[in-house]
Amino acid sequence: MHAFDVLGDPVRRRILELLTDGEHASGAVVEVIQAEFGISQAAVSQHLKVLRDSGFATVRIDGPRRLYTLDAAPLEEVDAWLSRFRIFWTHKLEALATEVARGKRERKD
Amino acid sequence: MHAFDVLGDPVRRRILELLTDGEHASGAVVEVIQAEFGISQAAVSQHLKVLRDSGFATVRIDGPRRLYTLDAAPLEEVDAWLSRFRIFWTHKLEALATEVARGKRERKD
DNA sequence: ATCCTATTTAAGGATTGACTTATATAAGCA
DNA sequence: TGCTTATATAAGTCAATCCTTAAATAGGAT
Repeated sequence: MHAFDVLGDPVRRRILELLTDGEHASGAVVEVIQAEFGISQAAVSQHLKVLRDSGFATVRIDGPRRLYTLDAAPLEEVDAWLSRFRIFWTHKLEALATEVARGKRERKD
Repeated sequence: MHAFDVLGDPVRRRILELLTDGEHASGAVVEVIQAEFGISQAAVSQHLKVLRDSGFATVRIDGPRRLYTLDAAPLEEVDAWLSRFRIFWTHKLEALATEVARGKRERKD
């Protein structure tokens, strides 16, 4: 599944936002998502699987719990793809500054 | 259709890339996409409709032609959403520099 | 051993998305 | 007017996605 497809789902975007706070147990994610979206625990688990399989999250086992951590690599790829468009909403000099600040990382498609 | 869903399709991403060169007639887009993806004219036209409806492109009529222009506003929204994650692949000071360069534009969800 | 908690996986149904072919619309030209 | 070109729209099919409920797996406690 392409990174953009993964981000196409609002539940998955929300989970990624949650993970910016650091490691979360599956159950903690389920609690928030159920409150906000009203879907089942199994549905949330399936979204977590998509995030794992597509590289957006890694899991650490802690007894019966699964602790999820954000892996930003696919997001960085998305950001890199976006970089070619940034010139359209940023003045050219500012865009250049942004690129410099980003350290001219490799931008692949 | 949410901006991320629009970007989920590789044909649409490619069309947006083409439009960074400036205005393109529908037919010009069709030529490139057909060569690269092997889909029908109607299919490309449907993708162009999605881009129109979701605000990624605007159309100007020129006789029998439809000239498409990129509208980067939805891409900027995507970029804004991504900004909260940028800290994960950028050193903090660089991230700050990027934000400053971006002119601290409003970042909505 | 058994039970409870935490979580994933399986199976199936409904919806949506991306394509196809066929047709419609409209401009420009003979 | 009638033909051709450029493009969009309609209708239908197929596959993928997201959900549900039910069952499986495994750790920890009684």
